[in-house]
Amino acid sequence: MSPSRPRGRPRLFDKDEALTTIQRIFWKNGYSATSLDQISAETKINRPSLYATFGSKKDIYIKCLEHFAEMMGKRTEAAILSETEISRGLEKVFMQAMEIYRPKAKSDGGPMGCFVTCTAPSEAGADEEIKEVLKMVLDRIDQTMRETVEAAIKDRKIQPKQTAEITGHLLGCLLNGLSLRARSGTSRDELERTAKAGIEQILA
Amino acid sequence: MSPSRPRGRPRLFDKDEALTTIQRIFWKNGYSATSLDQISAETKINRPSLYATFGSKKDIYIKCLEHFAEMMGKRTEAAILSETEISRGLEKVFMQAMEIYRPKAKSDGGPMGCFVTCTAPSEAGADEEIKEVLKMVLDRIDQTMRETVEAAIKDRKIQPKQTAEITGHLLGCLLNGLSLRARSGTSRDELERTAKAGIEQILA
DNA sequence: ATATTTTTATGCGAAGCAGTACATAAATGA
DNA sequence: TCATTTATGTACTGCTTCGCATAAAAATAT
Repeated sequence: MSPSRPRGRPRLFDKDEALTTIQRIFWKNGYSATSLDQISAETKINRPSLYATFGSKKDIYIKCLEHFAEMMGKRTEAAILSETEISRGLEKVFMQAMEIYRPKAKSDGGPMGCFVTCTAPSEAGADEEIKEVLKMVLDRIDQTMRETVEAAIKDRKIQPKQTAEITGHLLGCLLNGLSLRARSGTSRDELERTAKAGIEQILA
Repeated sequence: MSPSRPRGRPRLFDKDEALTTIQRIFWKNGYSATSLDQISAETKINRPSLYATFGSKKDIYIKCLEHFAEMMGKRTEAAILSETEISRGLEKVFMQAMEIYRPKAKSDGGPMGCFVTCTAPSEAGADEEIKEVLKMVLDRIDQTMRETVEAAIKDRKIQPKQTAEITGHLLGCLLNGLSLRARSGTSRDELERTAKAGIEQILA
C-alpha cells in the first residue's frame, strides 16, 4: 500500500497552501467584496481549477473559515497544555491570539482581527449556513475556555464567583471584543493590557 | 422667517425614514452584499434620487452607520440618566441593547446583532474610511462606559480593581461579544444572563 | 402665463460577476 | 504504444453592478 500517485495529471499547486492564500484574501476584504477573479489572480490558479478543487465561492469561503478555526483551536490547546499554571495558560492563549489579530512586525496592510468574527457576521444575517458555522466557532471558543476554567477550579488554582459556563462565555466575549478592536486599529499594546486585566477580572 | 417650502419640486419620501429603511437592509445583508437596486426596490426610491439625496453607495452606508450610532448613543445616555444607582443604569443599557440585538417579539428574519460591529468589520480591512468610522463608534462606546464608571466611583457606589479606563474597555468588549453572539443566534435569555454576570464581574 | 428650480422616471453603458463548455496537456495503466 | 484519467487554459454566457445622461414632472418666483 505505497502512497502511489493518483491516476491523472497532477495538480500544479498545493491544496493547503492555496487555501491559506485564499483565506488571507477573504480575511482582508470580506466575503462579498472578494471576487473569484481576484482569488484566481493572486493564487495563479484558474477559476475552473478552483471550482474543481474547492467548489463554489461559498464552499471555498466556508472551507477557509474551518481551516482558520482548526488552526486557532490547535494553537490554543497547545498553549494551554504548555503551562502548568492555568491562568498563565489563558494569558498565553490571549497573547498569541493578539499576535495573529495584530502582528507587531510587518505592520503592512495585512489582515487584522479574527478572520471568522470579522468577516462572517456580515454574511450571517442573510445566510443560514454561514450563520451556523459562525455559531459553531463561537461555541467552540467558549467551550475551550470553560473546560480550561473547570480544570483550574478542580486544581484549586482559582475560585471564580461565576459558574464555569458563564466564565467561559465572558472570556469568549473578551476575546471577540479584542478582535474587533484589533480590526479597528487599536494598538497591540493596548490590546494586551486590556486582555491581561480582563482575564484577571473575569477569573477573580 | 417662516419655514417656507424650498423652491423646486418637493421630495416624495421622508429622508430620515428612508435612511432607517436602508439601514435595516444593510444591517441584514452587510455592505457589499447589498445592491443599490435592492435598496431602490425596497424604499421605492429611484437610484438617481438616492444619489441626489445621499450620495454614493458608500456615502449612504456611512450615513447609516452614523445614524445607528447616534440612535444607540441617545438611548444609552437616557438609560444611564434614568437610574440613580449606576450599576442598575449599566444593566439597563445592556438590556435595551439586547432588545435591539435580538428582539424577543417578531422573531421574523429581521437583522440581529449590532449593525455597526456586525457589518463594518468585514469592510474595514480594505477600506480606511469605514475602518475609521468603526474606530470612532468603538471609542465612543468605551468612553461612555468609562464616564459612567467614573461617576459611580466618585459617588462611592463601586470600587473596581481596574482603572476606569480599563473597566470601560472591558464593558465595551462584553457588549461587542454579546452582539456577535446575538448575530449567531444565541438566545435572548442566555445573552441577558451573560450580560448581568459580566457587569457584576467587571465592576467587582 | 412664463421662467426657474428641484425631484422623478426611463434607460443607457461600461465594467464586473459567478459559473461552465470545450479543447489541450500531462500523468498513469495496460 | 494507446486508452484512460485528471488538471489546465481559453473563452464564453447570461446576469448584475454602479453611476450617470437625459427628459418629463411638479413645485415656486416673477
